[in-house]
Amino acid sequence: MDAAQISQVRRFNRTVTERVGVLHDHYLGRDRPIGEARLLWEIGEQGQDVRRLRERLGLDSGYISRLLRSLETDGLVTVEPQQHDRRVRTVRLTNAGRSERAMLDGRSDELAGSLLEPLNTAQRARLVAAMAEVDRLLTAATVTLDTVDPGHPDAQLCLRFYFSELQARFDTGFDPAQSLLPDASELRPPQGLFLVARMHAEPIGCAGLKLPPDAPAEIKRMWVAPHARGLGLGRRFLAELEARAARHGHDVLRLDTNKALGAAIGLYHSCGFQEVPAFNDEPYAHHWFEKRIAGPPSR
Amino acid sequence: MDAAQISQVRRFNRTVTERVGVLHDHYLGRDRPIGEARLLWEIGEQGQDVRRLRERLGLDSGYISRLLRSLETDGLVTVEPQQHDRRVRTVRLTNAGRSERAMLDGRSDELAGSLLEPLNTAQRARLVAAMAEVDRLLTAATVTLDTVDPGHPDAQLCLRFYFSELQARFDTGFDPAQSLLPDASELRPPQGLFLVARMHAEPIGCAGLKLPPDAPAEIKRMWVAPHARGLGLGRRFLAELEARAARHGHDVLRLDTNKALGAAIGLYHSCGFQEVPAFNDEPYAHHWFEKRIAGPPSR
DNA sequence: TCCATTCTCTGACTTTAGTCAGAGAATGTT
DNA sequence: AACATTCTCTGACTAAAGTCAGAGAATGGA
Repeated sequence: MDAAQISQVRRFNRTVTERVGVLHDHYLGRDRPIGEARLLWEIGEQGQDVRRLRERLGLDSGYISRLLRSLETDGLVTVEPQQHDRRVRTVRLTNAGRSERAMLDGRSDELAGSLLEPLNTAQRARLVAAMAEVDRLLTAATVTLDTVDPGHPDAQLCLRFYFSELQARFDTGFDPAQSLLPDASELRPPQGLFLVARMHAEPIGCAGLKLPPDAPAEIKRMWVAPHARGLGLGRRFLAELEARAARHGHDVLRLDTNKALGAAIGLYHSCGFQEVPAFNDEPYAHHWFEKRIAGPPSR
Repeated sequence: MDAAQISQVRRFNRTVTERVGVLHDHYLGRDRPIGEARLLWEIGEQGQDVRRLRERLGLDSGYISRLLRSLETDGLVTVEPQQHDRRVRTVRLTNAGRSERAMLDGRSDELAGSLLEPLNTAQRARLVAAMAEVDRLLTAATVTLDTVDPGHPDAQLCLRFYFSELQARFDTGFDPAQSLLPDASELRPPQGLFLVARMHAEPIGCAGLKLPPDAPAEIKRMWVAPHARGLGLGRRFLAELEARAARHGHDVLRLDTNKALGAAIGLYHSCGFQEVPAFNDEPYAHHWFEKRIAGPPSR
């Protein structure tokens, strides 16, 4: 990796942990330990199951329990068994807890303000823009692509969003019964595979790949959640699927798409796909693309 | 302050403390407490006085003393009285300490690498550029402008750099004896004032202001250290001097400059200075500027 | 020379942030 | 009904991080 890049990243880390990190603890930990403050924050307005809090904060169950006890004796939260499964307990903010959380919220604003405050208008605008960029890219870097069974709940969730988005965006609406939908078994080894993209363990996108023995590999059902767009995830899916197809001995990758999906069409072009004549009878397709890809590694 | 800006800054803070902060502690605190690791780092290759370490890290003297004792028994540092003042003690790394520090250095590189690693080439370049921008602007926000006596060591240091830079950049070189140099007393109340810009307590720039009773206020000896350029410091000096001049009842601010100082000339133009005929006989000046400024606050 | 100040250190604390091993209740599985 | 599993909690620890009050040595200034 480029040494100049590394050293710039290190300078950034240093500046930011000094300026932001220290202030963060100073502002947030003013009248209660930051552990408690973070927990109070993470509970949120609607309440949370203890189990989820533990996952999110990555803390020991004994430790969390003790923190909750302390918030409870301060009258900031109530802890009650969940209705459906009485082993799980749900934490909710009391009114006092809500106002304490609002105060933390205000502190966070203060902290943000204190970073901007010494700068002039032009500098503020540039700082905020650069922060947005750093934020986006660091977030993008935490996205994982995992191979899952198409029947997995996360896969099913993505597919439901995918279909409802097609329904909303196609001029004609979208009726799965009309479309050439691959059977789930076609996107499951050995006939294919299915990827789910996750950010902080939440599913945020999916893509399927058909790997027929005597025909080109084919991409199906690629979707990225609206709030995760602009992170280069589409491009990453394409690169990953291309590599997987090549590894399975395919040298052509293809896909079809609808004219309403302009951003996707642009993406295919910029990733080296060529438009070709229709290679199937998909009624919802207006464009068909193909790309020659490298064969499997030759050793 | 703009609410959208505040919330972007908050998102940034959150992402960065999660991604960078947590990794930072994880990488650095791998085999010794982060307090010790930070201290080891801060001692540096040349060693440091205990007093400075305390300032830099903002820790209690008892606590630092205990940390040093622990590093000392591990054979990583030696602590000895300073030559000139035997109350002060100086900490130096042993060879073992040096190699431990080098390992921390390697870890910092690893951490930086792990942030870039999941990204493609284009994304890396964008992330690094955005980080550089954030770094620069957050750093700029920590710069203070302090009024000092022109005889103060920090002022003198800046002036030496200033003169040697003029010597290097003017076609003709620069000989102070030829120039209309204000006497130090002219840049000291009540006849004037002298500002030093400091970053982390290090002087990084200066500017003088003459306030003659019956003539326009005049800016002299404005200089910014090369490594601190691009932080908007020149603009900040001008704004500050303008405010000070106005506060002392002046309504015109002027200055002269040499044609070799192109960036400065651009700055004067963009800050509302107008070029005017020569108002003095400064042999090194090619351009003279003037700006009408607001009088003192009228209440 | 005396006295105030500066600097570092030690001893005696506290708080925070955890870890680990089990207990006990509820639930799911056979 | 028996058994394994899941979930939260308590008790008993530990390590890190820090605070506070002075003691003692060195220095600077009157």
